[in-house]
Amino acid sequence: MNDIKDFFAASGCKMTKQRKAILEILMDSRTCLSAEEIFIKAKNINPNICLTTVYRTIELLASYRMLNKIDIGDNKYRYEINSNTHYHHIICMGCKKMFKVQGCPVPDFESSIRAQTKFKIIGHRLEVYGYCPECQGTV
Amino acid sequence: MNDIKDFFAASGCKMTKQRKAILEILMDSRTCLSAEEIFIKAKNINPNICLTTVYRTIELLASYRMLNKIDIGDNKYRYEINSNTHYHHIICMGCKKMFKVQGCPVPDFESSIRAQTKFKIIGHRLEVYGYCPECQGTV
DNA sequence: CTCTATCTGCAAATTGTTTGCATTTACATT
DNA sequence: AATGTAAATGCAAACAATTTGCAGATAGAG
Repeated sequence: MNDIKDFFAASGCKMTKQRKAILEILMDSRTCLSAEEIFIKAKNINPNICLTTVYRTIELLASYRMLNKIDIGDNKYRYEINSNTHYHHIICMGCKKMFKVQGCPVPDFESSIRAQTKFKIIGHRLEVYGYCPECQGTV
Repeated sequence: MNDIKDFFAASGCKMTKQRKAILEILMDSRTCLSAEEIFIKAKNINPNICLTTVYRTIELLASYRMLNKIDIGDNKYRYEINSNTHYHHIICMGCKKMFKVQGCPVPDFESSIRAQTKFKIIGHRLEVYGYCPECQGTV
């Protein structure tokens, strides 16, 4: 909660009711949320918030690297707080549930990329797909 | 070219002018293409093709695992032929150009994922972000 | 308390993608 | 080669996610 106040103070952006609500929702959520889902939750806190504000706040938070934007291939993005612990998601192709997995193999790969491309590497995105234990029988 | 005929024969789908054009375009393209870009190229071959057909053909080809669907975070997908060689992309955050990089660190990671989640792993998506040599100075 | 830049809500515009339906076409069969 | 039919196409319209323009509201510095 003080995190939230601190973030806005540090960023120089105004801490409005709407922004506070959205950031709270994202911080409290164990799963990642679509803009629509954030909007619905935010309405419980502040009934006349609008979707536009959700999108604008997402963009704001993302510009401060507070959020990760996640794509699972269904034409809409989902968002989650960019915690400092690094992890990736595994997504069930049956029921579409996502789970975090700890660890990351990418750093070991980066020197190879640098050698191949001379890029300055900033980050990466990795998602793994498969079937969760419950869906393995049914598909 | 015979690849194309063979693919349609094997799949049992009809080989129409439109589908042939789209598959040719994807096979000849060194970069991945959005639906719109495929559509524009396809018009040069068959002027009265429509976007709907492009989308439907993309979906068809993807269902036969002929295509990879790529998301670079700008609200639209891009597609490329799923060659049997496995690689990933590095994307320049400056000029948005993409390059292939050979190799993949994910298989080494899979046993850890299996241990954590009991998932049956089918595939993965990995993109690396950074700045290309030309953009490193300018940003 | 006041002032002003910043932020919000609303409605409408955009953009990417999908769907319904009448017409056309590929191609198996004669 | 001609025919019949399921499958594919084009068009227009529907959808869904996201973005934009603008007038009014608000946070927070002074």
